[in-house]
Amino acid sequence: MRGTTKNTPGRPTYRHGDLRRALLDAGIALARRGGPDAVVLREATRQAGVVPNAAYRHFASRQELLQAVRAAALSALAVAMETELAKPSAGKRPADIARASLRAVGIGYLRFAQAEPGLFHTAFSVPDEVEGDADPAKAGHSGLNPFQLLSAALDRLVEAGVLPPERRPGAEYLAWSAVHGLALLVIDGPLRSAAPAQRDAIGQRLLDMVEKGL
Amino acid sequence: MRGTTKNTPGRPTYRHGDLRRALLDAGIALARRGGPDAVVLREATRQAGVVPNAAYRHFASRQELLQAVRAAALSALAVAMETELAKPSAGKRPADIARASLRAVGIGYLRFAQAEPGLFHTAFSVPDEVEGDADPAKAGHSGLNPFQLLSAALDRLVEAGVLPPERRPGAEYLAWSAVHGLALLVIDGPLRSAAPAQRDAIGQRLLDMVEKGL
DNA sequence: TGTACATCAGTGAACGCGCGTTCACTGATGTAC
DNA sequence: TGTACATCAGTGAACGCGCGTTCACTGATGTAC
Repeated sequence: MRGTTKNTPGRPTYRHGDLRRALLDAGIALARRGGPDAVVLREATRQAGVVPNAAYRHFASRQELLQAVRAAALSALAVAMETELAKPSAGKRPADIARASLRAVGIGYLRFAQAEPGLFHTAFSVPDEVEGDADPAKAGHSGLNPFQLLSAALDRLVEAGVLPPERRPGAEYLAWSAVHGLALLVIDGPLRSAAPAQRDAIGQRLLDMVEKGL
Repeated sequence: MRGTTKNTPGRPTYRHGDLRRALLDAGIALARRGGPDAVVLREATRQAGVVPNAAYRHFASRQELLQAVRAAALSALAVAMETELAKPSAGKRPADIARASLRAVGIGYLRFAQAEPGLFHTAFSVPDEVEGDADPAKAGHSGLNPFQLLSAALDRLVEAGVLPPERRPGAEYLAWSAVHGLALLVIDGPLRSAAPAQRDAIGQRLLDMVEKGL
């Protein structure tokens, strides 16, 4: 929104102002309802009030737009996890705090999946090769991405003496598997029709299982 | 293959013989490489050597063909699980046998996901409302579907006194979550590029976690 | 402060593609007599 | 065993759709003088 001249109706300037942002926002909206396949380049330009090929000034292809949407989804997931982490935990002993961190990470993950199934699917649609990267577009406020948040929680568990160091390597994948699987059963699978209270209960039981079984 | 008369080249009779079967087989082949979205009606008819609309004699819509493919995928998964169940287990004590059953179910599930990722995705693409049904098209040789095989293994665990009865309800979803999540991490996710041996190792650790944590 | 000009964001039109699905048809098959 | 006939599996042609992407363009903007 800069100068004002005679222009296309509904748009303050001849130029859009921030079409890239508008296309990305439209892409995110499409992903929210509909998942990755719903991120359709032409539809994004329609929502931005622009001709289809205008998108190519900002994204080299549909795939590139989808990648940007996906990065935003990962970032939103990281924020959801951080939100749970920020809640004060009950116990004050280091072991309790560490345990609470791991649970918070899991709860944040599950909450996000249920609240935003379309974004959740999008986040895991075209997977990363490397999870250790630090692309800020995929990170939460802390600068850590979801995988790194989980890793940090597990590290804290070791430091607090709850998790034996020899079990630490690869533990990410065990915890992640359990929570990721439940997320999918809840949003796509047989638990789709379960009541929210029942979902929460089974989520807590799953986290008990992880805590005990790790 | 019944009578022989002058006919379309490459086809023994004017009628196809068993076009429904041929379309289903083509659909399964498409699903194997490519997952559910690759089950394209026109492509299936091409593979069957038939004009596109001929499919409508046997399936009311593309969706119905996909459902049939999905049922076949679930059945194949059940068979894979049964194959692991049939292997003789080491210990002879009832508790060991019961534990081995649960592991076999999990191993079968993970093996199938890795061996047939396309079918695995297809099996869970348009989820069932009811898992308790007994549609033989979705079942293995025993007549049980994957969910029922898991339930039976958990029942055996209770009977053998390994799992306290009060923890039995809902245990399916805990075990399933863990194994399902790992299956996806392995075929789509960060463990995609892990060596087979590493995958097996993490699968075993995951099953340890489930056994201990249930 | 005023003018000439290069830039490049968005336009307009068009492309080829493959899809699912509908229609009226034809001719081999199996059945009734 | 032979003939007339109804069935219905597969044909041929066509539809409308929406997609991603390419092309040559135009005109508002910011910059250099």
